[in-house]
Amino acid sequence: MATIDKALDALFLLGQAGQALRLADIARSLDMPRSSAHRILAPLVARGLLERDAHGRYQAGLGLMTLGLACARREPIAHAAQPVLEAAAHELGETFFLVVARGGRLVVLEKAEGDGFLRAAPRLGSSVPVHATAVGKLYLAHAPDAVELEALPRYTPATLRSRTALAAAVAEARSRGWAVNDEEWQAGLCVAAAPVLVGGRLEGCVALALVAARFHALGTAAAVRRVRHAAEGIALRLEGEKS
Amino acid sequence: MATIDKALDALFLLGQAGQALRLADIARSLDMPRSSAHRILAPLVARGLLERDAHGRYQAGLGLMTLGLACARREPIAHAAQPVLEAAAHELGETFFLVVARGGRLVVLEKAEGDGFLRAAPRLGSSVPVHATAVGKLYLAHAPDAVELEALPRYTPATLRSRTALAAAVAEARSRGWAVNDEEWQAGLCVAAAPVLVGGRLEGCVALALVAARFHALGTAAAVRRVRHAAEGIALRLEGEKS
DNA sequence: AACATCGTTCTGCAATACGGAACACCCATG
DNA sequence: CATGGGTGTTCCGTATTGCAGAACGATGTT
Repeated sequence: MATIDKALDALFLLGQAGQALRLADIARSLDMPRSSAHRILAPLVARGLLERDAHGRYQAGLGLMTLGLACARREPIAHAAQPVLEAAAHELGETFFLVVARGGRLVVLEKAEGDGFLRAAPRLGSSVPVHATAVGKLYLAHAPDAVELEALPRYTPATLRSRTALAAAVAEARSRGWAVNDEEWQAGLCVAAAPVLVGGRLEGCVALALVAARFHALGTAAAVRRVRHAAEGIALRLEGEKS
Repeated sequence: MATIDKALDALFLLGQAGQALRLADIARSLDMPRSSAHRILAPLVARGLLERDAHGRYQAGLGLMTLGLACARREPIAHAAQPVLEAAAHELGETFFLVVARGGRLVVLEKAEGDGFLRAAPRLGSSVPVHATAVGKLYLAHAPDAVELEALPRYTPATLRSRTALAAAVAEARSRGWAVNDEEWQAGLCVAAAPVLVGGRLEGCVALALVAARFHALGTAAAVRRVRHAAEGIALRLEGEKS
């Protein structure tokens, strides 16, 4: 089914380009003649997944957006989490978000941003590394098969780079029921995370992201209390929906 | 390019299904043998646009979500609007959102929800009617070619149903620089909207949605002042980015 | 003005998508 | 327990269809 793959190549190329591309550029990127690219792009434009601007260049269309959001709607945990995250973010004025494992990667599924001038603003649908985040440690502790852990690249001086150090942090996260990330991924960014457990299964994690200074001012205990409260609230709502 | 069309049929079917579907059901819906459906779905699953649950059923995957949100990222106006909407929503405690015209339809591109128990919660990527919304009137006033106006279905007793009444409302919106929707689309829902004008071009509209009672308690003047302020803030940020 | 590059259309050839048939499997019902 | 209808999956011969090169007009650059 090479034809569909070519079409998806084009979709991903334009989705990740972030700007409008010309036909010739697309053809070069996909390593095919212009005529083939033209033929492949036509049905994608006809269905609204791609659009053409005034210069005839191609870009992602909002058919893609509609499809993508239809997908998010279907996740019950996103539904359950949204008001909980919103309430928590409004109360503290900082950013809370929900991360789940899908396809071996950790994906930001829902978020509620705080109102500070300096605040974390993760992109919905973006993915975060496993070994350098609080959520990653929780997943390694509760559902290691759900995530793929390959190399351990160094993001900051605080990044855990050895399997043994990581295993210790994971064991600690498991026994405590929460995890933190103290500038291990991005300098200046601290995160506290708690698992959303439903019937013993890890359905996702709630994370609270703050600038390092505010995290230390707030204190680990207070941050952990808030993410655990939010995570438990989401778990309760999920259990309620099931019945 | 029938093959790509078949694949897109499957994508839209599963995107709009709202639940996981079995292979045989998909094959029936698309009117093709099971073997063909199986062959077409395989590359979509391999790329993460679709996923299979524990029972082997197909559902929308988060590759779709990633693609869709990558589309939203490409829109500079969504980027510019997000913090402005958030600030406005936080200040008033009501829902602000940004609507733009794409492909002849009015689409909700970004939003910031209020914290009231009863609040408007439009879905991102969903579209709203032209003739029965405040945003629609503004588009008819400033960029009538960007939207398609066909029939004028009646949604509520207040819906404008004649072209002349609509033309009068549009003229009023143009001269005033703002528009309202007083339960014309959904009973109990009032909206005030203001245009985001950059260099004289209409780039989108900011809308403030409230329950009717709160809208009248707040007053039209106050609501208009807030949406105009937000719209001007977004326009300023857009002009700043261009330089 | 000459040139290069672009987007688009056309066409013969070859690749490949098509759908029926066959298979193992699951769960209902008899 | 046996039977039956249903499922998801794989295989394969056929002919439909996608492929790439050439040619065209349009656009904008040196």
